[in-house]
Amino acid sequence: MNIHNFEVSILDPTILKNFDIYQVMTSGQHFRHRITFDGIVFVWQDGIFHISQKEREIRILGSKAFDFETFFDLTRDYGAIKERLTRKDVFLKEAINMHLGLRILRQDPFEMLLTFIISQSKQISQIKVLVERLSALHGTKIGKYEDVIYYGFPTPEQLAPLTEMDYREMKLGYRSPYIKDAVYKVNAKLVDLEKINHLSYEEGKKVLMTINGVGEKVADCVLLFGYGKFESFPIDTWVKKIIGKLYFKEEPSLKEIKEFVAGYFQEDRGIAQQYLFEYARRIKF
DNA sequence: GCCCAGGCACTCA
DNA sequence: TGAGTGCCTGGG
Repeated sequence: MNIHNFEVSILDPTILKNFDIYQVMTSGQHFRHRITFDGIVFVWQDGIFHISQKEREIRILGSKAFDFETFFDLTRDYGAIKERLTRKDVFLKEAINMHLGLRILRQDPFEMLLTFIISQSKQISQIKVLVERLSALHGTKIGKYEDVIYYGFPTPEQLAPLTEMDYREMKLGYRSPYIKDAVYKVNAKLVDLEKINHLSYEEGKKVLMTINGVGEKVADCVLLFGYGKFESFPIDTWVKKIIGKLYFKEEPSLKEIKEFVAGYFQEDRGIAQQYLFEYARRIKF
């Protein structure tokens, strides 16, 4: 596979200051990448991309044109966001200082939907295996690079014929009927993924939650990582634990957490969640 | 062998 | 409206 059809170097110091490719890709928002000796290889649409970072340069090579500015959310001012959040309290300041290069990726909504349905009660390493298997079996083969074959994530059309048993054979367990329902509703346009772009956060969430197996957490992840809706604040066990520890005396309910973060983090809550999530994982509450 | 993981749906009060 | 429990599977 020729990955020199697309080449770009990012040299802008303000972007470099707020961008660490390893922090971005390994923070539980991206599950289909391979870390090599000099960078990270991943699939975007039907292309293969190799990204490497040095102190004063980020270099991206790829097999096709790549809207990297959207994918890496480069037009958003992370410096300003970090400054606002750093002023809130010392915990957040510490969490941010440990992850100065963290960003929210903008990925494909359908891939995010299935990935986060699969993610429930699974560790990241297991999620990766399952998503990779699904892609290898039902996605389009893109090509070979450095002796590894890469596949695109399957489209709704490619998954349309699959039955619940097919998913169970892929070891997706009790999530199998959920995935089947998601694929069906997307194909039937009962859930119009394109349209959610133009809906508000609340409306989009309502639509996504009509899918079996999609609750608040999964819907929030899809809205954050697939649509860039920063009002979403996915509350998983890690975030629940650390918010309770840092900001409450007793273990708070989900409702209490939601009310608290809306008032406290305001428009920055999507990325605040990401800093706290990484912080919680790092210091192992 | 047992427990539980980056949830959700269903039941029951 | 909230608490309790089963669900697949694999790893510690």
